[in-house]
Amino acid sequence: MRRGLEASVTGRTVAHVDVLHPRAVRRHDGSSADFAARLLRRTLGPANRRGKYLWLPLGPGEPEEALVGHLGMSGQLLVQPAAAGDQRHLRVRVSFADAGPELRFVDQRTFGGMAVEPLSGAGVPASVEHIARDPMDPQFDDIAFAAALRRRRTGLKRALLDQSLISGVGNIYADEALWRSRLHFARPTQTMTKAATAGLLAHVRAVLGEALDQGGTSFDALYVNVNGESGYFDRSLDAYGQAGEPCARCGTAIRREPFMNRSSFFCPRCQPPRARAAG
DNA sequence: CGGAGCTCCTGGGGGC
DNA sequence: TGCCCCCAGGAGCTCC
Repeated sequence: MRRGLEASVTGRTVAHVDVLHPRAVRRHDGSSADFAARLLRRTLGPANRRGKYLWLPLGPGEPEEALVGHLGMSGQLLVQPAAAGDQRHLRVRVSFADAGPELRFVDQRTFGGMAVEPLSGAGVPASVEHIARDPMDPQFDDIAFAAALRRRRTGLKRALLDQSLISGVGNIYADEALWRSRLHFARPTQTMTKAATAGLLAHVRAVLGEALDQGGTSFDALYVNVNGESGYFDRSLDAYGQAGEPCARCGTAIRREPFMNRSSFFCPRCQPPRARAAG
C-alpha cells in the first residue's frame, strides 16, 4: 500500500476533501472541516510507513505536518478514478488539482482513521512516535530488541504484538514466525537468549518479506493494495487459520487457542509450551 | 510504572 | 429463512 501511494499520489496537490464519516477523522485535533481545510492546496510528499501507520508529509516547502492514516482492522487506502462509484464504506475522499484518480479511505469497521498532524524534528508524526521501528527498517536495532525482550515479563507473542517493542507484526505474522521458530506463543520473554531472539527475528523478516512479495495476506476483499487487488500469502500460511490441519513439519493437528480476545494457532508438538531441554 | 483486559465498530459465516 | 453467536490483519484507555 505504501508503494502504491508513493507511485500514485506523491507529488500531487489536493483540490478537495470530503469527510463522509466524522468518526474516520476522530484522531484529528480539530473538526472534519478543519481536517479538510488543512489539506487543501497542499502537495503530498513521499509515503512513509511504520507498522500499520502510513504518512505523507505535506508541502509545498519544508514539511511541518503530515497526512497520517491508520488502517485499523479493516481500513483501505484506494486510488480510484473520480468517475468510479463510491465504495459502501467510503469515509474520506481526497481529490486532486490535476483531476486524476482520487485517494479514498474506505473502512468497514472504522477502527482506522486519518488526521493531519505536526511532524517531529525527525519527521515522524506525533501519533506514530511511540511505535517502534519495523524489523524491515534498516535502523531496527536487533541487539536492543533482544535486551528489551529479556527485560519484559510476559509471553513471547504478546511482546511481538507490542508495537512499542517491534512494529509491523500482527496476529497472522506472529503465528507464522513462531511456528517457523518452533516457539510457543506463551514462552516467557525472559528465557529468550540472544541466539533464540536472533533466530526469531530472522523468521519474522522471512515471513514479512514473503508476504510483501505476494502482496499481503488476503482472506477477502477487505485486504487489498491501492488498486483494490488482493495478495495471496494466505496460500502460504503454515499455522494461522489452520486449526485441525496437519502441521507441515510433523503432521500433528494445528491447534487454536483463545488469546487476547482473538486466536493463536500453533503446532502442539513443534511448539511445546516449555522450551525443549536440548537441541 | 508495566501489564493485561475491555472496547470501539460492521459484517460474514456457521449452527440451530 | 431467520436469528443468534462467534469471529475478524488493531491499539487506545483504564484498571490493577
